[in-house]
Amino acid sequence: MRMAAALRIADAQPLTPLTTRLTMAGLHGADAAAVERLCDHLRLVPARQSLVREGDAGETIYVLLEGWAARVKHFADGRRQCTALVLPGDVCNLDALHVRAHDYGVVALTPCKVAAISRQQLGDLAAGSSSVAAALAWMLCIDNAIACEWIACVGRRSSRQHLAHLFCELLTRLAAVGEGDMTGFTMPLTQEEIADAMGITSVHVNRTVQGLRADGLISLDAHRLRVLDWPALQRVADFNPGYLHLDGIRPLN
Amino acid sequence: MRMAAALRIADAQPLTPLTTRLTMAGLHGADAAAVERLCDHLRLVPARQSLVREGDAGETIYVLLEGWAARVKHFADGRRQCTALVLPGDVCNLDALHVRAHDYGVVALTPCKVAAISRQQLGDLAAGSSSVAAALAWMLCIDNAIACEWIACVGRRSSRQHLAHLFCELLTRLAAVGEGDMTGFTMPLTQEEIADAMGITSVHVNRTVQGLRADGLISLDAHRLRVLDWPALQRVADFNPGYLHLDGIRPLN
DNA sequence: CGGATAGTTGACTACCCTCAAGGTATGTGG
DNA sequence: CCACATACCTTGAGGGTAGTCAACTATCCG
Repeated sequence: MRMAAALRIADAQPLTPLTTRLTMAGLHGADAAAVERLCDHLRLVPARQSLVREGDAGETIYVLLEGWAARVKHFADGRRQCTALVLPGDVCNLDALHVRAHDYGVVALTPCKVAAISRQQLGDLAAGSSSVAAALAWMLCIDNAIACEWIACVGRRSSRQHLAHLFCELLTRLAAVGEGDMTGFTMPLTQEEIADAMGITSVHVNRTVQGLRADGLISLDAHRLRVLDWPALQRVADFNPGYLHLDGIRPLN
Repeated sequence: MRMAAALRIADAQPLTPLTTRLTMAGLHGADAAAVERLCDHLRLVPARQSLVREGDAGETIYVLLEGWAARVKHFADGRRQCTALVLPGDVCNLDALHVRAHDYGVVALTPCKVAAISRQQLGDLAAGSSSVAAALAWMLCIDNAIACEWIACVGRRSSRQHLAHLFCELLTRLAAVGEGDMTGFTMPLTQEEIADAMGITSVHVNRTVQGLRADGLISLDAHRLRVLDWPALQRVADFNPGYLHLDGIRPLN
């Protein structure tokens, strides 16, 4: 397993997905620049490596710039549940600012490029700028909204509806940060990882994928998900993108 | 159905559950007093009345002082999923500060006493005081942590484990704000409401309750839940209270 | 006392799990 | 280039948890 590598900012691609999210969060000019300036310490994280361990009280906050990660909870019997998928532009562990110990782990699902931000520095920035504080709170709200939608998915949707909903969510979130378009996206997750996210078994994920395939809604091959009938997929999933709050932060007045 | 009534602050009980939460959130003295001063407009809300409707973009933020409420999502086919139980001291719709439209509704499950706060005033207060902003962000983190634990409950725990976990969570949260002790609490939820929270049917809740009863873990009668064997209940539930972050907000330095 | 709401029980069904085996793709070393 | 290992996907058979439908009971309140 390769070790995580530190990079200088000069090696970095532009922070585009992060910039997109900051703009949605209402940050422009000096405030946005101040946040991006904190992202000068980049790390490459190999797949399967964990960024945050359950019970940790880290001094570092990670912003995902490239790749996919997941927030995961482990059980005594070895099973696990993914509680969130972290996509480019998302913050992996924003609650480290306010909470003494994480109740989840964060694992890289693919090789990832992350910006490692000092908790202290980000906290100071938020304390000094109410727009930055509001932007971070907005991101917390979205994490929470997605988590609540997932509760509804696991609780009340059939596996078919749930899987369709997951694909709809991923397509929409990825398109919002410029990764993939409405025809599909690169799908790095194994069926086992999808199963961890959906709270079902990988065997059942497989059968469910095949159901969607058979009905001509999607194709899924070679880590590429193609949406063949977007309206029908949304209909099956009962997908309403409102909870993603893509309309950006609500201004105070 | 009785109409909601406005009360003067003079009619109010002390804001004890809210004060407890504010203290945990690191607010003392002037900051805490400033928040409590915003809570001068009280409303009595009858059971079943909704405080917030899905899709609303309210100008009011409600702090629950007495009674129980729930955040709820509705489906096209009429079923519903409760995504959070709101207990005394909790804020019903804190994300109204940052988000243009709620993706959930809030319903009073019992007669409730709430403080109705102007979004503008709370936002101004948070913009002017970084401790207030941090306290609100801390509350968002806890909402999120609970939601993620619920995902794990619905996704990976059996109904028996899940129900035990729900009882453990409620006991712990209520005890933290001075409602009930470790022997039990007043349980106003119907089995149908428990079912909406757990993502199962009320028939199955009934059978599951009886399972826990038969094993001598709990008794549940006349809206009183008694925990007969707290260690065993925690063991069944695989309950670890860490996610509730009862150790309070993490200081910045 | 009567009506409504909530809780209980039974019979049957269906979705998803478990266990197991086989298939396919990719990478590695001889 | 082939043998082999590994990881992932696919398929089948059988079982268990939870859903559905329906009836009945208990409790609360006017």
